[in-house]
Amino acid sequence: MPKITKKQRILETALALFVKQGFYGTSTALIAKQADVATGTLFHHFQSKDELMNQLFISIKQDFATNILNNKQESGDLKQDAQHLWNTSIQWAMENPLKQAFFQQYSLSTVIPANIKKHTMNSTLQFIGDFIQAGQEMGLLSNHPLALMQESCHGQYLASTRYFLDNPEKWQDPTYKLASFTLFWQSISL
Amino acid sequence: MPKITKKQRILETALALFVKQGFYGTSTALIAKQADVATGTLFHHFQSKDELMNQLFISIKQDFATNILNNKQESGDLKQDAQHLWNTSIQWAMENPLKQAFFQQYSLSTVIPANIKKHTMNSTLQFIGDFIQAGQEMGLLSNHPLALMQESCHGQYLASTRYFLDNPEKWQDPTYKLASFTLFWQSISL
DNA sequence: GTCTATAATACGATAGAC
DNA sequence: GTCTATCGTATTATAGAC
Repeated sequence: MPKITKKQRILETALALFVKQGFYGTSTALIAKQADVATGTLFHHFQSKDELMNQLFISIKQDFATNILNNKQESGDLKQDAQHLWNTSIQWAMENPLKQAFFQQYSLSTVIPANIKKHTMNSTLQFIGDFIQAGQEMGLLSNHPLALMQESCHGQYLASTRYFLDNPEKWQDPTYKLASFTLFWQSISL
Repeated sequence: MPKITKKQRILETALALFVKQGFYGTSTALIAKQADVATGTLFHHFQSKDELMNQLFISIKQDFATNILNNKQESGDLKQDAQHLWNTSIQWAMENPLKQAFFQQYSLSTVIPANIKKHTMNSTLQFIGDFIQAGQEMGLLSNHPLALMQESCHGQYLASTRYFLDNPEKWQDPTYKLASFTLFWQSISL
């Protein structure tokens, strides 16, 4: 039975407030109040407000990565695997709208220290990169420069989740679901 | 002969600092100091720090739109027109790296009021939308839902500019230049 | 671990002279 | 329009009891 600690409550509350009001628009006092803890408690668990932000960022990225790994399927058919990966990734975003919104908002901002951004971003991009390289070696994907293709794929994922989070009912519509994958797949396939 | 007013200096300084340190990480005192004006002068030209931010956001978006309009070419060949548009758009970003970085950072953040974001975003998306619709009617572009295609195209533009701004020398390489367009064009073309 | 103060300070914005 | 000086406030973080 999972016990919800005060530390977890602080993290969840901070997530919601940072997404809604921004990092600097959210005081530590408000986070503490909304999480029903004292400010002293907040600073007991996190050395500083920045530290809280960083832990949040890292934990969300890990959550996403774990989810992808747990749902991995390898059929041998590259396109089918890509489609499964694409749907799994967007599905996670739909089930974790706050986390996805948080990432959209802060992965490019100056609030997160550059070294942390770089580290988490690299793990995502490497994952995409491995997939693309495999496809290129099979002769199924375009031979554009890898780094450019990685950025493009990631950008398309971000764009699709932006759209579906703004229009959640469309994610239930097979036409839209397939269209989002097709836009992605056509761009990289030969 | 263009006279550089103090107001302009404040805007330019604020742009550089907001990109480098973020909005809340940049005090009005620092903007004033770096622009060689007094804080009183800053608040004479801008009602508040927020107002300064908003004017900056709007003026940058207008600058981009004007540039696109001034470089418009219609050859009758849709793909060729698309390529010209694509190159012109990225070229602007390469010539205005601070403005492009500013837009990447703040168009999704909570710092800019939602109504301003919506207004400027709509003008961009409508522009893309008109183009896609024309192509669909000609039977040259995929018939995916328009809103999804708009978001996808915009996302690919943002991804490409992120890549080329991080690797400016690659924009001079015809292979990379063409690859970025091809990734975009293949995703939407039939 | 958790709480209630409160210290220390940085910041946006104004007043008023020139 | 521009400046200097300053006010009021909001905010992070700490101290110390429980």
